[in-house]
Amino acid sequence: MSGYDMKQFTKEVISNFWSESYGQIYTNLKMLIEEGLATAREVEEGKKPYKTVYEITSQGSQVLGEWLCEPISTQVPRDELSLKFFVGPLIPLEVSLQHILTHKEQQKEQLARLQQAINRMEKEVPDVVPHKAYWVTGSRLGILVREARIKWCDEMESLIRTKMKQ
Amino acid sequence: MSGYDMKQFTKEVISNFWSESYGQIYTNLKMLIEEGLATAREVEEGKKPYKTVYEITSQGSQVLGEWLCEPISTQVPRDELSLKFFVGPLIPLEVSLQHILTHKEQQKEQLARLQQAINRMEKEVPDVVPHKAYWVTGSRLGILVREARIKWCDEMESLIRTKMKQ
DNA sequence: CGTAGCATGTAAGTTGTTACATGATTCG
DNA sequence: CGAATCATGTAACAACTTACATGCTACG
Repeated sequence: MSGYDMKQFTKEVISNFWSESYGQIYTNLKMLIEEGLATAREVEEGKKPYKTVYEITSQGSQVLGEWLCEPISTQVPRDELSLKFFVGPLIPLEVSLQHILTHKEQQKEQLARLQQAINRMEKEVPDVVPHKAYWVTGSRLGILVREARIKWCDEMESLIRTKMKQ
Repeated sequence: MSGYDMKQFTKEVISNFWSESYGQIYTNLKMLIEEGLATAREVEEGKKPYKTVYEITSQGSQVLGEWLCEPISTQVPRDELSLKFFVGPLIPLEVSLQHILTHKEQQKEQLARLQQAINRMEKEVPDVVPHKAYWVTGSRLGILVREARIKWCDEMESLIRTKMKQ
């Protein structure tokens, strides 16, 4: 894959749970090569401009394998939506409602796109592909979490509407 | 509140959805004072060592109010667990299982602590406190999301156990 | 011929963590 | 008296984003 391809990949395939910027990708690729964990190769296809295709080395595979087996590092919790609602009464009710409705819309859109992606995958990827079950089940996490957030938005919405009537 | 108090606060009260390091807290407090959004006051209580108590200024309140009304900034998705499982077949099944079981345990612990915190809040905070409904409903997001993740772990667990038998 | 997409990269800036340094008090 | 907790702060580093710079090709 080229650096550009990697960016496309995060955008199209794993945007559900991951993202990277060009800055991050090209900088780290350079580091990986210095450390001997990857190699670069210039490729020309027909009239297209040249492309630098990166490949993992056997040493890189080993390091990757080790990392994959390491326990998952716990990420610092940082949910701006929750934070803003913790100080709820400081925000006008109409604004609170708008925040919730916007968030719900976003989650619904993401949910729909994810669902579509899974449908496409189930149709197009043959069952024999060993990754398939992981891809499908893995995507389920995104679905379940988004459903949970939508449910919360509904609860929050009725709380706010009740307050508005008072 | 003092800087130290703020750290304790994130740890004890809002750790469910937020966290800050001392580095961040003291550095930003300094900036807020330079910008006139907060003031510092040295306080001595009995024999205790001195404490610097910070207070928001009216200008600070205004800026805070504006920020609270701004739309929630979308955070970059970065879920290491999902990432590791996307490349599932590269990990030995026993290790995958261990990852899942560990994550499930962590989520269950967090869920239990959150539930306790809510129970305590419902008993101890009088209903007339305007923040109360927001605190309780706000905490629900943490509960729903953790429940979703636990459910996913169960699904993943049975997928892995099925594969192990093959 | 201009716009969108393909393709690579860097520099500056922001944000945040970790580790360290310091010193007082409280409690078993 | 030693460990935990209260309390403040900084320096080094790590991670990451954004904006910019460049130039090619495909297509309407």
